[in-house]
Amino acid sequence: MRKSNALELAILGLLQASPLHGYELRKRLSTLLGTLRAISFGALYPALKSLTDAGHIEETADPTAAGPALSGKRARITYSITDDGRLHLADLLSDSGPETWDDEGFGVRFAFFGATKAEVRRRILEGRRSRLAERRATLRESMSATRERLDQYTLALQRHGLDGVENELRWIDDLIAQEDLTTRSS
Amino acid sequence: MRKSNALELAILGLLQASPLHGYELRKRLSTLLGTLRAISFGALYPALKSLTDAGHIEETADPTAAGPALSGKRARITYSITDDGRLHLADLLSDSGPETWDDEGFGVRFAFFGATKAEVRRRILEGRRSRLAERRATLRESMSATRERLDQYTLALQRHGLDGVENELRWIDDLIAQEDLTTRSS
DNA sequence: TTCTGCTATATCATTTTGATACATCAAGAA
DNA sequence: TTCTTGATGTATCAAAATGATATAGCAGAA
Repeated sequence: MRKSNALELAILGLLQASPLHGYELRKRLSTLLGTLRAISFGALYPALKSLTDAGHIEETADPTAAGPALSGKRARITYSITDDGRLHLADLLSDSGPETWDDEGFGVRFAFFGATKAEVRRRILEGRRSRLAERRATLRESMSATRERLDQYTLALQRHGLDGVENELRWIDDLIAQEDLTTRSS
Repeated sequence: MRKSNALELAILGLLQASPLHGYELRKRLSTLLGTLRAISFGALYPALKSLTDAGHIEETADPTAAGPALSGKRARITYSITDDGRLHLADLLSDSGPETWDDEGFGVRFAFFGATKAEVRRRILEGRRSRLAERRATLRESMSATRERLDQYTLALQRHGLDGVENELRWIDDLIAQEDLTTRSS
């Protein structure tokens, strides 16, 4: 399948902490990833539906609806993770393939590092590092190759892009160093 | 129309420098923006088609095909900007609305600052700055609001996101300062 | 009171992606 | 020599995501 399981993972990971309804889920999704833009409802609801069909999550009654009369108001649909979903989540969290390193998947994957085994965390961080190092090399090469025919603004843009990559590389290196310390001391 | 004119601008901007065929256009597009991922052919070719239909660009004979016999080989299609396209490009480059500040459009817009009037550059940079400042505020707020119930990794992720935004803000501030110097000295 | 904006679910046309197909060519391995 | 790999090059398509919009209750402000 071509479908990215990043969203799937994010939903299962959030629901594992507590049941949520779609709107709240989207808000959490947005803040969870920091800078990444909010996911659209047109992506969220189909994802929820497919997860429900697969049996990983289930719709439950709205807990806040217990008290008031709820006169005509459209009921909130609260989603909970199922046992099957928990198993699937564990599967996703034990994965450390290339799809966990790239831009698309790394953020979400990292957000749930707290529920990820140390060795898996390690492999993912290493993968991310090599991916970034690769990109840095490409960027440097393309910059020195085209330096002459580029104006100052294009150059500044590429320089800024390179800075961003180098910055993330330092971040990853710090994280790896910290992982080393934690692993050794435990 | 909902269609983003960022790609349109990028194509016209590149073709304004020299005629190119699709494949080469895509490569330039990728390096031009630094870190942003390459655009897909499924987006590029329809865009070229729509620009051709609109009369902004035109297909010309492949200049490299002049010499060899070109036996059966699929001909490269070289695109050139038309006079009409140059007018349209000038229009796009004089624009400084919100669509030029956001993540989607800013990179491409900045890449062609060399062909943009100083006052327009200024407005775009200011817009970008306020957009980033806004995001920084949102991020800070959401971080302090959820600090308690977040584990170290989620926190680290958000912190990293905030760092990225702050970094870009400094970059923009530097650029604005430089614009001030250039404008005054000229 | 009306208006704005937030909560909340849902759908849809349009766009974009990622994959794939097809074809040529150069370089290097077998 | 032949064979395979990888780059160049145009093109299309199913699946997925976006951004807009519809619907509707509610709260607070003007």
